[in-house]
Amino acid sequence: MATIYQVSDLAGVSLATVSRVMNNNAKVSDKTKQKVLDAMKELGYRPNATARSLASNRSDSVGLLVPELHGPFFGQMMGGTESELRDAGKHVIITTGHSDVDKEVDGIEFLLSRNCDALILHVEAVSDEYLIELHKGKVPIVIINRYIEEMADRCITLDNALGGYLITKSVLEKGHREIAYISGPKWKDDSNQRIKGHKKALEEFNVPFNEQLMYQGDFTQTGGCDGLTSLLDAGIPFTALVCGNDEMASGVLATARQKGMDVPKELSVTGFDNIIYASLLFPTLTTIDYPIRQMGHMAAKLVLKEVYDKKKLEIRHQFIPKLVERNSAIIV
Amino acid sequence: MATIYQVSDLAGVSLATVSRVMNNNAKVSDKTKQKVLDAMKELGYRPNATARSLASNRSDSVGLLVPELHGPFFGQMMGGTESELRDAGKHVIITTGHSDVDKEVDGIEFLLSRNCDALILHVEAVSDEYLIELHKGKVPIVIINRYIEEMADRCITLDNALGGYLITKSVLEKGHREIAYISGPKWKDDSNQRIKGHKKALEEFNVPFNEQLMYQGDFTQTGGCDGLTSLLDAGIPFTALVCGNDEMASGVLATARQKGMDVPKELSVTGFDNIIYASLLFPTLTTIDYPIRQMGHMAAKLVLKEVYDKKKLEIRHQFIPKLVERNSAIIV
DNA sequence: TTAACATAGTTAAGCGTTAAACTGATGAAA
DNA sequence: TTTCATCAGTTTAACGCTTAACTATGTTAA
Repeated sequence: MATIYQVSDLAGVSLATVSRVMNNNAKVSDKTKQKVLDAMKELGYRPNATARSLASNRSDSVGLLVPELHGPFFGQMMGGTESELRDAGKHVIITTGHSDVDKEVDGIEFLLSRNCDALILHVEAVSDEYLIELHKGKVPIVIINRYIEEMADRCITLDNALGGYLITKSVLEKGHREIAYISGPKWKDDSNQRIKGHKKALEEFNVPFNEQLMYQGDFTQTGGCDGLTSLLDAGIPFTALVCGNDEMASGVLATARQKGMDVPKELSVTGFDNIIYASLLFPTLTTIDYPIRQMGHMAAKLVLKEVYDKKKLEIRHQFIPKLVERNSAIIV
Repeated sequence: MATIYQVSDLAGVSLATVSRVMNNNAKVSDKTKQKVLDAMKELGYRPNATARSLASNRSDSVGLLVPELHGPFFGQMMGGTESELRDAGKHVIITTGHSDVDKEVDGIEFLLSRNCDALILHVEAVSDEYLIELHKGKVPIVIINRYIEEMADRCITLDNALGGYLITKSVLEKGHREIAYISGPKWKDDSNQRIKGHKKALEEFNVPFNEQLMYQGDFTQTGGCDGLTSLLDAGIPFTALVCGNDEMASGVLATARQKGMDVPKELSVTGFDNIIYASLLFPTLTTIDYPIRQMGHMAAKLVLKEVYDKKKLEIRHQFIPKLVERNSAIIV
């Protein structure tokens, strides 16, 4: 691989001049610049990002940590972030945390050790304190999908409580009163916020919350399957089943079909997230739209603004969920 | 951030000794080693990967290029590759190509400029020649989902032709003779291989191939919607519709439902890939299983074997597709 | 006693850039 | 004509680490 040294040699100028042409951060005459560019082309020169980063302490790349690489949700988020940053000539380094403290910390350290200019984190296991501490360091942090008071200006969140409220309210408005709920893991904040919204809606309609109609799932399809089975086995009747996310709802739909239950006639089912295939399920899923792709975009914009001086970008910190009515929930 | 220098200072040894403790690649007495480790801990030392990589010309990270970050297919592939490499203490740097020559080249150059120890590529737009040329360079390349004779030992592929054959054969065996086909883009190799298999099956059953029952889609849901509409408009009757992939098939199912067609009674539909939600569609989709996650794993293993000297790993270059019969295709 | 040889550690030269400090030439103002 | 900026380039010291070459200090065996 050609180095800047060979380029400078061929062009008959000094190292520094080549560096200046590359970064165009100082005056270089057009004639000299052309000589350098020609030499670069001739040698097929490609700057060594590692050396650059070491010398300049920038890397033109942003670290992105997500729980998982697969799944409809994070794919959208990564896609949004990546496209925004790429348009700005920045690159993204993606790694995973698997919702595990050690792995999340490990991932963050990896990104830091790679000299990322900023970090965009979707972390679930690590503590608020850890993040606040991290935030005090010199690499800017953006948190997605989690709200931390002390660094509110670096958080991009969805109003999960509102979403939880809206979906349950829509079910209540259809006349349901016996409403079961399959939640996400209790230790996840978004999961709890959704439950909070759910309870608020119940309260508003004077429906007492029944702990026995609540099943704690894990946000996966299987969790939905198990949840439905468990709730049915408990023997307490319900006409609607609100799920903490779409993946669990899809599990519920599949299991219900297996058990010969007719959704929505015998049981109304709802989801949360509006993942890409929510409209392809049968019946099509009534859910809450989670604009995760836009949030991914916004996280990137926040980085562009804070780190790369794109001052005019407008940042929106909280996103609003919207009800999407389809066919899986009907009037009782 | 603490540097190796400060660690050596605190431990009262030289730079080199610290470096040796980190990499344990030379004899250091236990006593000295402990002093160094203590000093590291005290300073919260974290090695600077950039400097390391510049000095050693290794990076302990593998570049991964995929067309898109979202979508059920690539998510699985990335997940497989990442988990395998991570278990081996290696990291993955992911970037995208968007099936566009310039972007793919740009992505590859980015990965090269980051000093990746190897590249795993799922590229579609770049030419074979380009890849062969790349392969001659000093960074090892693994190609996933594309077969190139000249670098066959670096390709991990699925027998797409066999898959195409199997799915069409299964439809033929159900008695269908008027079979429409929605293909992927003509310029994608896997797309063509699937068509090839399709034709072979037709031939075997003495069913003439009818160009008018062929629609070229783009592997997206929308492509499936448009395809069905277009084929119906053409007015040539067909009892089965074979789709080049599951996403298009899901579009077909949705459109068919909209048009009031009963799948599978009026029309049998099949997909290809067996994406995560194929079993959640209604009707559940008969398709070809594409073990993309395992292939992602295998690509990682190939890298581990070739680059990181894990000699005993067994590599499998070609994967075999399997028919998955569900409810979207029935006897005519 | 000494040569031969490990062993444990140090020194210093890179790796490919950036960027601060410097040089020399040109030209305009005093 | 001198002075002082300005401009276009150069020199050189980092950046934080690895590693080849070297030194010092035993240890062993003849």
